[in-house]
Amino acid sequence: MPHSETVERILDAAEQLFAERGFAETSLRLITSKADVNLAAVNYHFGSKSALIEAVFSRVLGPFCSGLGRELDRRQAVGVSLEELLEITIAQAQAARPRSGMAIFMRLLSLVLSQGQEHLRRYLEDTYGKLFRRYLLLLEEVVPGIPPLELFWRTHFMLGAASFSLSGIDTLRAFAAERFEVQTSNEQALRLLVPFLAAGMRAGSAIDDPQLANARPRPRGKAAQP
Amino acid sequence: MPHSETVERILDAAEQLFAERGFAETSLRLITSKADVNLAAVNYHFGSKSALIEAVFSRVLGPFCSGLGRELDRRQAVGVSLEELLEITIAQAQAARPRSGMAIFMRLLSLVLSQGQEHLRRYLEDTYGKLFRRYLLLLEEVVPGIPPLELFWRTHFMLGAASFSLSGIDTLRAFAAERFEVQTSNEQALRLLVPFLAAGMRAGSAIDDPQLANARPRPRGKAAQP
DNA sequence: TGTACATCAGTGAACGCGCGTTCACTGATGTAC
DNA sequence: TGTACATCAGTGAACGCGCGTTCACTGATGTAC
Repeated sequence: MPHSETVERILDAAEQLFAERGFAETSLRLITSKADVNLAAVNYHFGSKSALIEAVFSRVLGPFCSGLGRELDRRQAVGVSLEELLEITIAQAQAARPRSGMAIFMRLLSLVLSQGQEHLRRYLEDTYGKLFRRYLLLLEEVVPGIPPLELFWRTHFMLGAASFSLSGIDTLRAFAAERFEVQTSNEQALRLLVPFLAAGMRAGSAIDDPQLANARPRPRGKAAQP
Repeated sequence: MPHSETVERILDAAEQLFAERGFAETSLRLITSKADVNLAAVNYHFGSKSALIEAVFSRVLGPFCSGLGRELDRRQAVGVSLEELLEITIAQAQAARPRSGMAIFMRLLSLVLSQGQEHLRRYLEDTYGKLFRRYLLLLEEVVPGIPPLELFWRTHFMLGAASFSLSGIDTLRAFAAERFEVQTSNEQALRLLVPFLAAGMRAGSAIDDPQLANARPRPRGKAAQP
């Protein structure tokens, strides 16, 4: 399917418009006119609007996840710090959309979580759930002394801080420029994010209930943890 | 306008449905049938769908902001710590929607940021911008030694962590329960959030560029800072 | 080399549907004289 | 006390519009004999 310029053009337009306006507010007519392509071409190539949405996500998340997986393989043998792990993740997110910066990437991610329909959530869980669980396990190694359940919650706090601020990064940069009369580059904003997240992840545990402190993830699949 | 049961029922239904599904995916037909009210009643009482959206936000944010402002007045004389400030904020958010918990409150907030139309953003900036700037100044007092510009960014990281995770708190609780076979209450999840945020806010500064480190907010209005 | 057919990307126009909004209307309650 | 009118919350049905999808069709390219 990627061997058609029309398909490529539809995906480019859809990706940008979805990120700007969300799914429901982006009509096929808007997409196809931006892509300069016939309205019926979307249903011809993808079958439906839902399928187009999934295709947009595969095209972005596929390279990101395989790149991230590769980096984790390389570094895991040597050992990583929390900061390195965060920087690897951010670098992969930037690499996934090298031209547009990561604002679009993050906007898409936060869309899934804020207005992702059931079909999309299931699709992403099926396709990328394994890597996410691997990432969680790695975080447990890299932030020792925090109960896994608390780390689970902190990972989501982290995801929230990142997706929220990076998805609106252009607005925030403009806002900061207006208020402080100084330009913050995207790279600088990202450099500000890392120590914030790392400090939050390493904060002293707030769990006092021993039942919660001792909760461990239940094993998945057939192979038990050695 | 609040002196009508119909108006109240429309606002209740709209608030819940907007939080669940977003603005675009919630039709007036859905709202009025949930509220058990005639379709035309929305336009009769509010004038348009946009105006209904604004009314939903005033009803939630009005009490929250006046409660928060009152608490800040009370404590500011005595002096607050960062943790107290965060806890006050969370408590007010909970108080704003005492029955439904703060999931709805946070879902609405994150909706503004992710799919808020221009009219809504302007309305909120006009109505609550002053309190937000006061809050920022208070944060600068309470987290000393961090450049204001960095604190500005960290405040948004914080807002992101909070709105993201609290708006999906029910999903996350279910997810955690499935993975760890242990229940986390809403209150416990909130207690986990505070040290994460506080540590992130206090993390050592990552700014090395002196121009950024020295950036100060430009004064607003007529009165100069003493 | 020529002809008949198949495949395939893409098209233009129309389909039915659900949407926000409008409008003429109802029926209850309040007010003026 | 009775009548005429005004106000107001609410209603039922219809409006036009933009939506995702469908369908019969075109024209270029490849394949079989």
